[in-house]
Amino acid sequence: MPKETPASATRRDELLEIAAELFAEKGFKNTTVRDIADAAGILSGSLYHHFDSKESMVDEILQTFQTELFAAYDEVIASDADARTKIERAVRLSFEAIDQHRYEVAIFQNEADFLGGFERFGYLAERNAQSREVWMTLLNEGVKTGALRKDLNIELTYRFIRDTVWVAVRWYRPGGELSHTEVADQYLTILLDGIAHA
Amino acid sequence: MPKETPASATRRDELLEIAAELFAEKGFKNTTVRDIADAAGILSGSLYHHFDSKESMVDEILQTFQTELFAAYDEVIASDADARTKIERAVRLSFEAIDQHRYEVAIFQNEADFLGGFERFGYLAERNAQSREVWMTLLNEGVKTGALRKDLNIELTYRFIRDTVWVAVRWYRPGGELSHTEVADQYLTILLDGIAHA
DNA sequence: GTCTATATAACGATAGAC
DNA sequence: GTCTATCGTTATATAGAC
Repeated sequence: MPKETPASATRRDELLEIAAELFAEKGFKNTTVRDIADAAGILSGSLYHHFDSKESMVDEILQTFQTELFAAYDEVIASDADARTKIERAVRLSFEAIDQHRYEVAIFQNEADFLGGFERFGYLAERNAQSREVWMTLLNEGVKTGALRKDLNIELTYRFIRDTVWVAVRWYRPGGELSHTEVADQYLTILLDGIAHA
Repeated sequence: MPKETPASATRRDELLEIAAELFAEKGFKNTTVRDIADAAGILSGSLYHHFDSKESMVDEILQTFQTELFAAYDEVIASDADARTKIERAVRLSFEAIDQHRYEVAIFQNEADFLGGFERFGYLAERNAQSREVWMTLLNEGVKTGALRKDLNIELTYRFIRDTVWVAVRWYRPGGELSHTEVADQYLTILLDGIAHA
């Protein structure tokens, strides 16, 4: 039995989705509780029937998203595919997340540095370290098995990939010219083979 | 003769540098005028002897930086080097800017989307379009002359490069393990030749 | 679950003394 | 160029009626 009745859970989710869109587009600090309430068609005070604070809203948004995302990563690294395939899957997974959870990704990208400074959001740094572990393992395995070049600076390559895939949330729009799959194809081509003429 | 005496210009610059660091590290909205004044060792009201508003501070920071940056870009594209060399120089220029003006770069990266929505900061969008023109020209020339692969999606490649070079401001620190020149070397290697084993 | 009404704090900014 | 003192506004959040 869920903690909340389906009706209230639905309303909560609606409000969280509205808040997420505003946080993603205007920033957490630039979004007032009045903005959220206005967009939801209620008054600001009414929000506090559902949530403790504005902070707890962004907290719930980020936690829900990250739990889902890292479960997906775990599946990829647990598979018995070769290193290059795993890298490709992990990259595609990120673009899929941008497609399906762009508000959450944008909030994480834009606010993690600032929010991470507070105790309450300490899990953001932990998730960050966890993500680094996943990628460093994949890249080291790739170099060892010969799938990747031996002269790579792995640490830098990790940052390059991490930054490259997530920053796409700034311009990618679902329903646009390119699907998230096509964007992932193009990115993987550049990442793996470069832009220079062979 | 300069508009301001050397002494006041120096104090202005000091205050702007202090503000820039705070804006870059905590965000514009998260930084209060009291934060800036505290860091400068004065009271918040005293800031208004030097500046009209908090907004005008970030305005001056961004404008000064962008004027300098685009002058440097102009030099690169005006040179008679080949496409690949120009691309390499433009990339190196960006990492140099991150090294020497990281606060300004960070502010632009983090706040441009939000600030750009206000009339006063309309020049941010113009500069963005200007930057796009520079890169699209370079990339198209690169494909035409055979320096770059013909199957590249130029628009996507432009975004890839733009995002990749600037996002490094999130982790690069002057005086760290790698110099900005070395980071640029590594990035160019990945960008041009990819990470896959040849 | 939402509204009315309001408490409380923080913020940007101003006026005038020094 | 900075300080004292404070104004006016906006923000988050609360209490109780409906």
